[in-house]
Amino acid sequence: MATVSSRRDPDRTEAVLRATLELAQEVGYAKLSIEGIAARAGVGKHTVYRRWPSKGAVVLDVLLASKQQLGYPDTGDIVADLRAQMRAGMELLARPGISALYPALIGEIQNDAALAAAFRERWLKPVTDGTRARLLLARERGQLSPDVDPDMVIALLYGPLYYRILVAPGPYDAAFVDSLLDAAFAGLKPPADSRHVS
Amino acid sequence: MATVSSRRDPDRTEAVLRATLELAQEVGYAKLSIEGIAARAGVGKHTVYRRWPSKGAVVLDVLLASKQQLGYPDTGDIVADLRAQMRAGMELLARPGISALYPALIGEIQNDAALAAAFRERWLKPVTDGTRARLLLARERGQLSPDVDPDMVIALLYGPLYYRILVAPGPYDAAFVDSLLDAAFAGLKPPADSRHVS
DNA sequence: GTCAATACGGCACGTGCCGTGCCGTTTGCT
DNA sequence: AGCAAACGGCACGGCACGTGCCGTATTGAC
Repeated sequence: MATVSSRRDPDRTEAVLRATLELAQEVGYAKLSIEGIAARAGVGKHTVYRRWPSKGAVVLDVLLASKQQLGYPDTGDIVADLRAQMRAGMELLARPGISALYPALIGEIQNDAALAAAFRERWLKPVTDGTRARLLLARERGQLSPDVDPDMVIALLYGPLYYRILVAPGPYDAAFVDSLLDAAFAGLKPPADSRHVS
Repeated sequence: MATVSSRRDPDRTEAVLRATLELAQEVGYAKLSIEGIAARAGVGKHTVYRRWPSKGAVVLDVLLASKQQLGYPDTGDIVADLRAQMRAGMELLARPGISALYPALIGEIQNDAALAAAFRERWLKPVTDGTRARLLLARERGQLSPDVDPDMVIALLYGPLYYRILVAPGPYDAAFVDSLLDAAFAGLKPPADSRHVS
Protein backbone atom coordinates (compact mmCIF):
# COMPACT_ATOMS: atom_id res chain seq x y z
CA MET A 1 0.00 0.00 0.00
CA ALA A 2 2.68 2.41 0.99
CA THR A 3 4.68 1.61 -2.10
CA VAL A 4 1.71 2.07 -4.37
CA SER A 5 2.31 5.74 -4.87
CA SER A 6 6.02 5.40 -5.45
CA ARG A 7 6.79 2.61 -7.82
CA ARG A 8 9.46 4.17 -9.96
CA ASP A 9 9.53 7.76 -8.90
CA PRO A 10 13.02 9.10 -8.37
CA ASP A 11 14.57 8.76 -11.82
CA ARG A 12 11.71 10.35 -13.75
CA THR A 13 11.18 13.04 -11.16
CA GLU A 14 14.80 14.05 -11.37
CA ALA A 15 14.74 13.90 -15.15
CA VAL A 16 11.76 16.25 -15.25
CA LEU A 17 13.30 18.71 -12.82
CA ARG A 18 16.55 18.71 -14.75
CA ALA A 19 14.76 19.19 -18.06
CA THR A 20 12.72 22.03 -16.58
CA LEU A 21 15.81 23.86 -15.38
CA GLU A 22 17.50 23.45 -18.74
CA LEU A 23 14.51 24.51 -20.78
CA ALA A 24 13.85 27.48 -18.53
CA GLN A 25 17.34 28.75 -19.16
CA GLU A 26 16.93 28.34 -22.89
CA VAL A 27 13.48 29.72 -23.57
CA GLY A 28 12.49 31.45 -20.36
CA TYR A 29 9.65 30.78 -17.98
CA ALA A 30 6.92 32.26 -20.16
CA LYS A 31 7.59 29.91 -23.06
CA LEU A 32 8.02 26.95 -20.80
CA SER A 33 5.33 24.32 -21.33
CA ILE A 34 4.60 20.99 -19.73
CA GLU A 35 4.51 19.54 -23.20
CA GLY A 36 8.03 20.81 -23.83
CA ILE A 37 9.30 19.67 -20.47
CA ALA A 38 7.99 16.15 -21.00
CA ALA A 39 9.53 15.94 -24.45
CA ARG A 40 12.87 17.23 -23.18
CA ALA A 41 12.87 14.76 -20.33
CA GLY A 42 11.95 11.90 -22.66
CA VAL A 43 8.84 11.29 -20.66
CA GLY A 44 5.11 11.10 -21.28
CA LYS A 45 2.96 14.05 -20.32
CA HIS A 46 1.08 11.88 -17.84
CA THR A 47 4.27 11.31 -15.92
CA VAL A 48 4.50 15.04 -15.32
CA TYR A 49 0.82 15.57 -14.56
CA ARG A 50 0.88 12.64 -12.18
CA ARG A 51 3.39 14.50 -10.00
CA TRP A 52 2.63 18.20 -10.43
CA PRO A 53 -0.58 20.12 -11.09
CA SER A 54 1.02 22.94 -13.10
CA LYS A 55 4.29 24.13 -14.52
CA GLY A 56 4.57 26.57 -11.63
CA ALA A 57 4.56 23.64 -9.22
CA VAL A 58 7.39 22.00 -11.15
CA VAL A 59 9.41 25.20 -11.01
CA LEU A 60 8.77 25.51 -7.28
CA ASP A 61 10.28 22.06 -6.84
CA VAL A 62 13.24 23.05 -8.99
CA LEU A 63 13.89 25.99 -6.71
CA LEU A 64 13.41 23.96 -3.54
CA ALA A 65 15.89 21.41 -4.80
CA SER A 66 18.52 24.09 -5.28
CA LYS A 67 18.03 25.53 -1.83
CA GLN A 68 20.23 23.88 0.67
CA GLN A 69 19.32 24.40 4.27
CA LEU A 70 20.21 27.93 5.18
CA GLY A 71 21.17 27.57 8.78
CA TYR A 72 20.54 30.60 10.93
CA PRO A 73 23.72 31.78 12.57
CA ASP A 74 23.64 33.24 16.04
CA THR A 75 26.85 35.12 16.55
CA GLY A 76 25.22 37.36 19.10
CA ASP A 77 25.21 40.31 16.74
CA ILE A 78 21.74 40.56 15.21
CA VAL A 79 22.77 42.93 12.44
CA ALA A 80 25.67 40.74 11.40
CA ASP A 81 23.44 37.67 11.42
CA LEU A 82 20.76 39.35 9.34
CA ARG A 83 23.34 40.60 6.89
CA ALA A 84 24.77 37.12 6.49
CA GLN A 85 21.32 35.69 5.94
CA MET A 86 20.27 38.32 3.43
CA ARG A 87 23.49 37.98 1.51
CA ALA A 88 23.13 34.21 1.38
CA GLY A 89 19.63 34.53 0.00
CA MET A 90 20.78 37.09 -2.51
CA GLU A 91 23.57 34.82 -3.64
CA LEU A 92 21.17 31.94 -4.10
CA LEU A 93 18.88 34.05 -6.26
CA ALA A 94 21.81 35.28 -8.33
CA ARG A 95 22.66 31.79 -9.55
CA PRO A 96 22.37 31.57 -13.35
CA GLY A 97 19.42 29.25 -13.67
CA ILE A 98 17.56 30.61 -10.67
CA SER A 99 17.74 34.37 -11.05
CA ALA A 100 15.15 34.52 -13.82
CA LEU A 101 13.02 31.71 -12.45
CA TYR A 102 12.33 33.20 -9.05
CA PRO A 103 10.64 36.43 -10.16
CA ALA A 104 8.62 34.43 -12.67
CA LEU A 105 7.41 32.15 -9.89
CA ILE A 106 6.40 35.08 -7.72
CA GLY A 107 4.56 36.40 -10.74
CA GLU A 108 2.78 33.10 -11.21
CA ILE A 109 1.48 32.90 -7.66
CA GLN A 110 -0.48 36.09 -8.30
CA ASN A 111 -2.77 34.05 -10.52
CA ASP A 112 -2.71 30.63 -8.89
CA ALA A 113 -3.95 30.37 -5.33
CA ALA A 114 -2.88 26.76 -4.87
CA LEU A 115 0.62 27.52 -6.05
CA ALA A 116 0.74 30.57 -3.79
CA ALA A 117 -0.13 28.43 -0.78
CA ALA A 118 2.53 25.89 -1.67
CA PHE A 119 5.15 28.59 -2.19
CA ARG A 120 4.40 30.20 1.15
CA GLU A 121 4.30 26.94 3.06
CA ARG A 122 7.33 25.26 1.55
CA TRP A 123 9.59 28.14 0.60
CA LEU A 124 8.73 31.30 2.46
CA LYS A 125 7.64 29.93 5.83
CA PRO A 126 10.85 28.05 6.60
CA VAL A 127 12.82 31.22 5.99
CA THR A 128 10.59 33.61 7.91
CA ASP A 129 10.21 31.21 10.81
CA GLY A 130 13.95 31.23 11.31
CA THR A 131 14.17 34.98 10.95
CA ARG A 132 11.29 35.58 13.34
CA ALA A 133 12.85 33.37 15.99
CA ARG A 134 16.20 35.10 15.64
CA LEU A 135 14.54 38.52 15.91
CA LEU A 136 12.66 37.57 19.06
CA LEU A 137 15.89 36.37 20.59
CA ALA A 138 17.56 39.67 19.75
CA ARG A 139 14.66 41.60 21.22
CA GLU A 140 14.92 39.68 24.47
CA ARG A 141 18.58 40.54 24.60
CA GLY A 142 17.81 44.22 24.21
CA GLN A 143 19.42 44.49 20.78
CA LEU A 144 16.14 45.47 19.20
CA SER A 145 13.59 48.10 20.04
CA PRO A 146 11.13 46.33 22.35
CA ASP A 147 8.01 47.62 20.62
CA VAL A 148 8.60 46.38 17.09
CA ASP A 149 6.67 43.45 15.67
CA PRO A 150 9.02 40.82 14.20
CA ASP A 151 6.74 40.38 11.18
CA MET A 152 6.95 44.10 10.57
CA VAL A 153 10.71 43.91 10.70
CA ILE A 154 10.70 41.04 8.22
CA ALA A 155 8.63 43.09 5.81
CA LEU A 156 10.84 46.10 6.43
CA LEU A 157 14.04 44.21 5.64
CA TYR A 158 12.99 41.78 2.92
CA GLY A 159 10.38 43.97 1.26
CA PRO A 160 13.01 46.27 -0.27
CA LEU A 161 14.80 43.29 -1.77
CA TYR A 162 11.64 42.02 -3.44
CA TYR A 163 10.87 45.57 -4.50
CA ARG A 164 14.15 45.74 -6.37
CA ILE A 165 13.64 42.34 -7.95
CA LEU A 166 9.98 42.55 -8.89
CA VAL A 167 8.97 46.16 -9.25
CA ALA A 168 11.71 48.70 -9.78
CA PRO A 169 15.07 48.31 -11.41
CA GLY A 170 17.99 49.32 -9.23
CA PRO A 171 21.12 48.09 -7.55
CA TYR A 172 20.69 44.68 -5.99
CA ASP A 173 23.97 43.78 -4.36
CA ALA A 174 25.82 43.50 -1.09
CA ALA A 175 26.20 47.26 -0.84
CA PHE A 176 22.45 47.68 -1.06
CA VAL A 177 21.91 45.17 1.73
CA ASP A 178 24.45 47.01 3.85
CA SER A 179 22.94 50.45 3.45
CA LEU A 180 19.50 48.92 3.91
CA LEU A 181 20.48 47.47 7.26
CA ASP A 182 22.22 50.69 8.25
CA ALA A 183 19.16 52.77 7.52
CA ALA A 184 16.72 50.32 9.08
CA PHE A 185 18.59 50.06 12.36
CA ALA A 186 19.75 53.65 12.69
CA GLY A 187 16.49 55.12 11.38
CA LEU A 188 15.88 57.83 8.83
CA LYS A 189 15.79 60.65 11.34
CA PRO A 190 18.86 62.87 11.40
CA PRO A 191 21.21 62.13 14.31
CA ALA A 192 20.33 64.05 17.44
CA ASP A 193 23.52 66.16 17.51
CA SER A 194 23.00 67.41 13.96
CA ARG A 195 19.63 68.69 15.08
CA HIS A 196 21.24 70.76 17.80
CA VAL A 197 23.71 72.16 15.28
CA SER A 198 20.97 73.43 13.05
CA MET B 1 -1.81 63.44 -41.20
CA ALA B 2 -2.34 63.99 -37.55
CA THR B 3 -5.81 62.58 -37.72
CA VAL B 4 -4.70 59.52 -39.59
CA SER B 5 -3.96 57.54 -36.48
CA SER B 6 -7.12 58.59 -34.68
CA ARG B 7 -10.14 58.38 -36.86
CA ARG B 8 -12.64 57.04 -34.43
CA ASP B 9 -10.63 56.25 -31.39
CA PRO B 10 -12.27 57.39 -28.19
CA ASP B 11 -15.52 55.44 -28.16
CA ARG B 12 -13.99 52.05 -28.94
CA THR B 13 -11.03 52.62 -26.68
CA GLU B 14 -13.31 53.40 -23.79
CA ALA B 15 -15.54 50.47 -24.62
CA VAL B 16 -12.57 48.11 -24.54
CA LEU B 17 -11.24 49.49 -21.25
CA ARG B 18 -14.67 49.22 -19.68
CA ALA B 19 -15.15 45.68 -20.94
CA THR B 20 -11.72 44.74 -19.64
CA LEU B 21 -12.47 46.03 -16.17
CA GLU B 22 -15.81 44.24 -16.08
CA LEU B 23 -14.47 40.94 -17.37
CA ALA B 24 -11.51 41.07 -15.02
CA GLN B 25 -13.84 41.34 -12.06
CA GLU B 26 -15.92 38.43 -13.30
CA VAL B 27 -13.32 35.89 -14.38
CA GLY B 28 -10.04 37.21 -13.01
CA TYR B 29 -6.92 38.30 -14.78
CA ALA B 30 -5.66 34.83 -15.60
CA LYS B 31 -8.77 33.90 -17.57
CA LEU B 32 -8.92 37.25 -19.27
CA SER B 33 -8.38 36.98 -23.03
CA ILE B 34 -8.25 39.52 -25.79
CA GLU B 35 -10.81 37.45 -27.61
CA GLY B 36 -13.15 37.71 -24.64
CA ILE B 37 -12.51 41.42 -24.20
CA ALA B 38 -13.30 42.15 -27.84
CA ALA B 39 -16.49 40.13 -27.72
CA ARG B 40 -17.61 41.83 -24.51
CA ALA B 41 -16.90 45.25 -25.96
CA GLY B 42 -18.74 44.40 -29.17
CA VAL B 43 -15.61 45.03 -31.12
CA GLY B 44 -13.44 43.16 -33.58
CA LYS B 45 -10.19 41.69 -32.35
CA HIS B 46 -8.25 43.92 -34.71
CA THR B 47 -9.60 46.96 -32.96
CA VAL B 48 -7.95 45.77 -29.78
CA TYR B 49 -4.69 44.67 -31.37
CA ARG B 50 -4.49 47.98 -33.23
CA ARG B 51 -4.25 49.79 -29.89
CA TRP B 52 -2.50 47.44 -27.50
CA PRO B 53 0.14 44.76 -27.99
CA SER B 54 -1.06 42.47 -25.21
CA LYS B 55 -3.72 42.07 -22.58
CA GLY B 56 -1.25 43.30 -19.99
CA ALA B 57 -1.00 46.59 -21.87
CA VAL B 58 -4.78 46.94 -21.83
CA VAL B 59 -4.86 46.33 -18.11
CA LEU B 60 -2.09 48.89 -17.57
CA ASP B 61 -4.27 51.45 -19.32
CA VAL B 62 -7.23 50.46 -17.19
CA LEU B 63 -5.18 51.14 -14.08
CA LEU B 64 -3.78 54.40 -15.41
CA ALA B 65 -7.29 55.59 -16.17
CA SER B 66 -8.35 55.00 -12.58
CA LYS B 67 -5.41 56.83 -11.14
CA GLN B 68 -6.15 60.48 -10.69
CA GLN B 69 -3.17 62.70 -10.19
CA LEU B 70 -1.86 62.10 -6.73
CA GLY B 71 -0.54 65.50 -5.82
CA TYR B 72 2.36 65.52 -3.45
CA PRO B 73 1.55 67.51 -0.36
CA ASP B 74 4.21 69.55 1.37
CA THR B 75 2.96 70.32 4.84
CA GLY B 76 6.51 70.66 6.10
CA ASP B 77 6.27 67.39 8.00
CA ILE B 78 7.93 64.71 5.90
CA VAL B 79 6.51 61.82 7.89
CA ALA B 80 2.98 63.16 7.68
CA ASP B 81 3.35 63.73 3.94
CA LEU B 82 4.70 60.25 3.33
CA ARG B 83 1.93 58.76 5.42
CA ALA B 84 -0.70 60.64 3.44
CA GLN B 85 0.86 59.51 0.17
CA MET B 86 1.15 55.88 1.19
CA ARG B 87 -2.38 55.79 2.48
CA ALA B 88 -3.70 57.30 -0.73
CA GLY B 89 -1.89 54.69 -2.79
CA MET B 90 -3.17 51.96 -0.52
CA GLU B 91 -6.70 53.23 -0.87
CA LEU B 92 -6.42 53.26 -4.64
CA LEU B 93 -5.24 49.67 -4.70
CA ALA B 94 -8.04 48.62 -2.38
CA ARG B 95 -10.74 49.62 -4.84
CA PRO B 96 -12.86 46.61 -5.84
CA GLY B 97 -11.88 46.30 -9.47
CA ILE B 98 -8.27 47.29 -8.95
CA SER B 99 -7.13 45.28 -5.94
CA ALA B 100 -6.88 42.02 -7.85
CA LEU B 101 -5.67 43.57 -11.07
CA TYR B 102 -2.59 45.30 -9.72
CA PRO B 103 -0.78 42.23 -8.36
CA ALA B 104 -1.62 40.41 -11.56
CA LEU B 105 -0.04 43.19 -13.60
CA ILE B 106 3.11 43.12 -11.48
CA GLY B 107 3.16 39.40 -12.06
CA GLU B 108 2.84 39.87 -15.79
CA ILE B 109 5.76 42.26 -16.08
CA GLN B 110 8.03 39.48 -14.82
CA ASN B 111 7.54 37.77 -18.18
CA ASP B 112 7.09 40.70 -20.55
CA ALA B 113 9.96 43.15 -20.86
CA ALA B 114 8.05 45.64 -23.00
CA LEU B 115 5.18 45.72 -20.55
CA ALA B 116 7.63 46.12 -17.68
CA ALA B 117 9.18 49.16 -19.35
CA ALA B 118 5.76 50.72 -19.95
CA PHE B 119 4.68 50.05 -16.37
CA ARG B 120 7.80 51.63 -14.95
CA GLU B 121 7.70 54.63 -17.24
CA ARG B 122 4.02 55.44 -17.04
CA TRP B 123 2.99 54.22 -13.63
CA LEU B 124 5.95 53.84 -11.31
CA LYS B 125 8.15 56.74 -12.43
CA PRO B 126 5.60 59.50 -11.89
CA VAL B 127 5.11 58.31 -8.33
CA THR B 128 8.74 57.81 -7.43
CA ASP B 129 9.78 61.09 -9.03
CA GLY B 130 7.44 62.95 -6.73
CA THR B 131 8.55 60.99 -3.71
CA ARG B 132 12.22 61.46 -4.51
CA ALA B 133 11.82 65.22 -4.86
CA ARG B 134 9.94 65.44 -1.60
CA LEU B 135 12.61 63.38 0.18
CA LEU B 136 15.42 65.58 -1.13
CA LEU B 137 13.58 68.62 0.09
CA ALA B 138 13.21 67.08 3.53
CA ARG B 139 16.88 66.18 3.61
CA GLU B 140 17.86 69.75 2.81
CA ARG B 141 15.68 70.89 5.67
CA GLY B 142 17.44 68.56 8.05
CA GLN B 143 14.39 66.35 8.61
CA LEU B 144 16.17 63.36 7.18
CA SER B 145 19.51 61.77 7.89
CA PRO B 146 21.91 63.46 5.44
CA ASP B 147 23.61 60.28 4.32
CA VAL B 148 20.62 58.29 3.08
CA ASP B 149 19.98 57.79 -0.62
CA PRO B 150 16.41 58.77 -1.56
CA ASP B 151 16.06 55.70 -3.77
CA MET B 152 17.04 53.55 -0.85
CA VAL B 153 14.39 55.24 1.25
CA ILE B 154 11.80 54.62 -1.44
CA ALA B 155 12.65 50.93 -1.47
CA LEU B 156 12.65 50.89 2.32
CA LEU B 157 9.17 52.40 2.58
CA TYR B 158 7.35 50.99 -0.44
CA GLY B 159 9.09 47.62 -0.53
CA PRO B 160 7.26 46.36 2.55
CA LEU B 161 3.91 47.29 0.99
CA TYR B 162 4.67 45.32 -2.16
CA TYR B 163 6.00 42.51 -0.01
CA ARG B 164 2.64 42.25 1.72
CA ILE B 165 0.73 42.39 -1.53
CA LEU B 166 2.84 40.10 -3.66
CA VAL B 167 4.78 37.72 -1.49
CA ALA B 168 3.53 37.19 2.02
CA PRO B 169 0.04 37.41 3.43
CA GLY B 170 -0.32 39.81 6.31
CA PRO B 171 -2.03 42.97 7.48
CA TYR B 172 -2.16 45.61 4.79
CA ASP B 173 -3.86 48.63 6.30
CA ALA B 174 -3.38 52.07 7.76
CA ALA B 175 -2.01 50.64 11.00
CA PHE B 176 0.67 48.80 9.07
CA VAL B 177 1.69 51.97 7.28
CA ASP B 178 1.87 53.79 10.59
CA SER B 179 4.07 51.26 12.35
CA LEU B 180 6.17 50.98 9.20
CA LEU B 181 6.88 54.70 9.22
CA ASP B 182 7.50 54.66 12.96
CA ALA B 183 10.05 51.89 12.68
CA ALA B 184 11.71 53.31 9.57
CA PHE B 185 12.22 56.76 11.04
CA ALA B 186 13.03 55.80 14.61
CA GLY B 187 15.14 52.80 13.62
CA LEU B 188 15.14 49.27 14.97
CA LYS B 189 17.80 49.88 17.58
CA PRO B 190 16.55 50.13 21.15
CA PRO B 191 16.33 53.70 22.43
CA ALA B 192 19.57 54.94 23.97
CA ASP B 193 18.21 55.29 27.52
CA SER B 194 16.92 51.71 27.62
CA ARG B 195 20.48 50.61 26.90
CA HIS B 196 21.73 52.44 29.95
CA VAL B 197 19.03 50.89 32.07
CA SER B 198 20.06 47.36 31.14
C1' DG C 1 6.41 -18.64 -10.41
C1' DT C 2 2.24 -16.59 -11.40
C1' DC C 3 -0.73 -12.73 -11.38
C1' DA C 4 -2.86 -8.34 -10.58
C1' DA C 5 -1.85 -3.54 -10.10
C1' DT C 6 0.46 0.34 -11.42
C1' DA C 7 3.49 3.46 -13.91
C1' DC C 8 5.14 4.20 -18.18
C1' DG C 9 5.89 6.15 -23.42
C1' DG C 10 3.33 7.13 -27.37
C1' DC C 11 -0.40 8.82 -29.69
C1' DA C 12 -4.65 11.16 -30.58
C1' DC C 13 -8.39 13.91 -29.42
C1' DG C 14 -11.39 18.16 -28.45
C1' DT C 15 -10.91 22.87 -26.61
C1' DG C 16 -9.44 27.58 -26.14
C1' DC C 17 -6.87 31.33 -27.39
C1' DC C 18 -3.33 33.20 -30.13
C1' DG C 19 -2.16 36.50 -33.93
C1' DT C 20 -3.17 37.39 -38.72
C1' DG C 21 -5.25 37.34 -42.82
C1' DC C 22 -9.52 38.66 -45.97
C1' DC C 23 -14.15 40.74 -46.98
C1' DG C 24 -17.56 44.05 -47.37
C1' DT C 25 -19.12 48.21 -44.92
C1' DT C 26 -18.94 52.60 -42.69
C1' DT C 27 -16.77 56.82 -41.55
C1' DG C 28 -14.46 61.05 -42.03
C1' DC C 29 -11.13 63.91 -44.34
C1' DT C 30 -9.91 66.32 -48.76
C1' DA D 1 -17.36 62.84 -54.96
C1' DG D 2 -13.66 60.09 -53.96
C1' DC D 3 -10.31 57.90 -51.19
C1' DA D 4 -8.00 56.03 -47.25
C1' DA D 5 -8.44 54.22 -43.01
C1' DA D 6 -10.86 51.98 -39.30
C1' DC D 7 -14.35 48.92 -38.46
C1' DG D 8 -17.19 44.09 -37.39
C1' DG D 9 -17.31 39.51 -38.81
C1' DC D 10 -15.31 35.41 -40.07
C1' DA D 11 -11.89 31.93 -40.92
C1' DC D 12 -7.48 30.18 -40.70
C1' DG D 13 -3.08 27.67 -38.96
C1' DG D 14 -0.59 27.06 -34.81
C1' DC D 15 0.20 25.85 -30.18
C1' DA D 16 -0.43 24.13 -25.64
C1' DC D 17 -3.81 22.54 -22.68
C1' DG D 18 -5.67 18.42 -20.05
C1' DT D 19 -7.46 13.82 -20.79
C1' DG D 20 -8.36 9.71 -22.77
C1' DC D 21 -6.71 4.90 -24.74
C1' DC D 22 -3.18 1.56 -26.11
C1' DG D 23 0.35 -1.87 -25.42
C1' DT D 24 4.46 -2.64 -22.58
C1' DA D 25 7.39 -3.09 -18.57
C1' DT D 26 8.05 -3.23 -13.79
C1' DT D 27 6.93 -4.48 -9.15
C1' DG D 28 4.91 -6.35 -5.06
C1' DA D 29 1.57 -10.00 -3.36
C1' DC D 30 0.43 -14.67 -3.00
